[in-house]
Amino acid sequence: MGRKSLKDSRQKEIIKAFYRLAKKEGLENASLAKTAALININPSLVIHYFQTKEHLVYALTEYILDKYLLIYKIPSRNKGNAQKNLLTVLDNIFSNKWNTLFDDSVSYSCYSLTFRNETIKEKYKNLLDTLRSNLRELIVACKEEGTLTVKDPALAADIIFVLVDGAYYYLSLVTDKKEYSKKLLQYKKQALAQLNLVSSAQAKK
Amino acid sequence: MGRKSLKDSRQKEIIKAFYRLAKKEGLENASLAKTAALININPSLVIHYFQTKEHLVYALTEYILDKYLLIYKIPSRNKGNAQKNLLTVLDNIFSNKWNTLFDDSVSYSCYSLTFRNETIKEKYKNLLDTLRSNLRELIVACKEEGTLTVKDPALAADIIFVLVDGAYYYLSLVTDKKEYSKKLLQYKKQALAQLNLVSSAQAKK
DNA sequence: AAATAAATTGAACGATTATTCAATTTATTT
DNA sequence: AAATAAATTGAATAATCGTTCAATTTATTT
Repeated sequence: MGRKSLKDSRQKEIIKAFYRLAKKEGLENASLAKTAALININPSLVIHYFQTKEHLVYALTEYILDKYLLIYKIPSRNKGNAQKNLLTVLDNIFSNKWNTLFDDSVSYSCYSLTFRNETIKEKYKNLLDTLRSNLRELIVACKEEGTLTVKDPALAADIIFVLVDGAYYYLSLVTDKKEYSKKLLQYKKQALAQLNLVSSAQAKK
Repeated sequence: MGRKSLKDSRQKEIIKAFYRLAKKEGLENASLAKTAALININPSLVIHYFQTKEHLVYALTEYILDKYLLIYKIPSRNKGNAQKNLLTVLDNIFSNKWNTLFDDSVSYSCYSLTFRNETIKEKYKNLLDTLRSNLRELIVACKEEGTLTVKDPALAADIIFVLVDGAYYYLSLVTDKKEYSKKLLQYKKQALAQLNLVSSAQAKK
């Protein structure tokens, strides 16, 4: 008896507010009081649901990292053979649509916490490994399908994400839209080269 | 007349203390008071030399970024032809000796500030472009020397630093020393491939 | 020794921080 | 309607924050 729990929905609401705040003012300036004010609740309520700020930061990290996995979500109507799926994922990764995911100040702030916080470090390591593992499996599927020749799929997947992370590290500093697009295309081409593929623009020639 | 200025030396002393503190406790927990305590001076003195905390953070950013340029410092006794110099620089970049530069929590924290601070953003953009430009010149020198065949030196330099940044982004999360070394070597090999070179381990076969 | 200017201190400021605890409100059950 | 349990509030806590300003100490010049 008693009231039914609002825990899950309230927690998510708080995490989202915390994220919005961190994105706007920086994680280092995102406080519990400001977060509460943003959704018109009492600061005590935040503590009620997360006990400490540390736990809220953990939840924020998970919230952010989960979003990265969306690059593997392919609408069922777009699903084709393995190679098409792989190319769709690469399009996701190197599209302007997704850059808002990668060039995210909050993510870099959370990442910087990994150097002093083992829990967050593990979360990041897990995500990065999962991203690589998923891509590797896509590559393997292509090999089995016979539409791709890659010697070492795990290595190729690893290198591609190294390129992705390094690419957005630089691109986040590029303000000129034309330069941004040009560079993004160059980096994508490099990623495709890892799979012995050429970009569609290149293929047309 | 009056006392001679201690400005330069004192400022550097404060910046170093601020850096040490930020490295130990995180930039978000590095305060002026703690910095002052670390070198036994009054917090007011920090303000005296930097006016605001913001200016101290700017100075910290410059302090950090300047260190990255050290990868181009080649002891004169080690200087050889252009190709040897290039290889020395690449050894610098991909050596365990230098990883302490790249996997640096403070640097990622400062980097995350670029999303909301134009001044810091420019500093980072300038450094990243300088790093690329310096490498490009080294490559060009090799071309002129005839010891290297690279179609687009600027592109190659860009891709190499994309690899470097992405590499250390992942490597910073790797605790296992053997895996760290193995991955580092793989990434270096990729960088060398951009220059149509093979790693020495590869070449021996 | 007097003058000068920079270095340095120390006290105080208001603001904000994360967290506590008890009290109260609200929704759901018996 | 009474019982129950979770949701929510509000006040208070001690600590720390960046910054200010006036007073003092220290070193160098005339």
